[in-house]
Amino acid sequence: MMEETPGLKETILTVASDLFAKHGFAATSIKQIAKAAGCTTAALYYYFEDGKAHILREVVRSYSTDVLSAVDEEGEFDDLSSYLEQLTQRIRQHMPEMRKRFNWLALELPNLPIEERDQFLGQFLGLQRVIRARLVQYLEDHDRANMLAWIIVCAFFGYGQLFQTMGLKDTSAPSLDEFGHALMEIISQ
Amino acid sequence: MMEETPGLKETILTVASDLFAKHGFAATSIKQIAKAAGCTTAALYYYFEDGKAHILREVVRSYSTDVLSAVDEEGEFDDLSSYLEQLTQRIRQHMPEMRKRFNWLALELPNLPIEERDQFLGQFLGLQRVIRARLVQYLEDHDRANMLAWIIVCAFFGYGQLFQTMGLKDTSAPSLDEFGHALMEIISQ
DNA sequence: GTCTATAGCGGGATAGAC
DNA sequence: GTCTATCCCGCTATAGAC
Repeated sequence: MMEETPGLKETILTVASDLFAKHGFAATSIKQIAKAAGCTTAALYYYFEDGKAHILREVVRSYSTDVLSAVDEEGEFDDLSSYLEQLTQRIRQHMPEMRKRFNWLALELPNLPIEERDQFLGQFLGLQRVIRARLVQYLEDHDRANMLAWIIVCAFFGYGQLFQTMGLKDTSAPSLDEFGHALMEIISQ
Repeated sequence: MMEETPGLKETILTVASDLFAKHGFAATSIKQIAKAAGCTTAALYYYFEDGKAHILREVVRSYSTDVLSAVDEEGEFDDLSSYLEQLTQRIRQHMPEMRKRFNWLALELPNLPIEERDQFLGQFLGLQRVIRARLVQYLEDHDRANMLAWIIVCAFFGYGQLFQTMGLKDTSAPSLDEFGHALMEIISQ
């Protein structure tokens, strides 16, 4: 009695999340969601009494945990460089999922209830804090560790938006690995 | 016969740009645009035969030039640091306008005709090239200059998205000035 | 050039059958 | 629990008056 086939409610949330990621919230209709979930719109209202806005809230709620915890790595590292190397790999690994979640939501954020809004934004804070806590171990300068952690978060986020979400292409563009490696190099100096 | 009061067509493009920036393209109706422009929807179709999609295209076209040229600074600099300092100031100065243009468009990019799409994305390439060209003067290592220029573009873009577009707040969060200063410091090492 | 009026469609939402 | 059937609304778009 652990992992049964997902019920209709879970299916609805999954396909809604996919559609929001692809077309944005406003451009996604509940009819589309129902069709993709293999049911009618009436069934949606059985599980989500408040309709489309209700689905939005629950999708955001489903974004609460896993991605963040995935970049937090247990264990000790020999030095700053080897931690940063691990970090780059972890971020690359989870980039597709992070991107899928964060892009379309940026536009919807103002329309979100405060609770969901804060919970979502809190994930970025959490990510920065995890990185910062590690950096402090090696730098022993709290302010500097804090700033470097923000630079890492912003740079990777910007990279994902530009090159992956927006599909920017150029012969001079670095791969995510190259980008991460270069960033970590100038930081560990 | 130079700067007359803007005609209805220009007014429409201006208010449409504002509304897209505020609510996104899909969530903005042509009725809203008409109301904000002080005319009826029928008047829109006089200037934009293809309707809403047509307005989108022309708004994107209107984004072609000025922001980019603004961060390109004439003149020579004594060293890398003083150029980077200037650059930070310029970017800070034009951040609001850049943000207003780039945020909502990220979601609409897939729906854009190829020509407008490429023109828009080309602005990021142009920005990176301007910065790269300056860096080369001081670093004399083309690959390194290229990578650093991408890091600068991505970091600032990510900062703008997180702290300004999405409204992330935190006591540990740096101001744009502090962020830019720290970034330039680790780069000029 | 800009309006009024309206057609036609797709959206969100609900009542009631099963 | 899920469906059929339907309501009402706002949206895009157009025809025709001025």
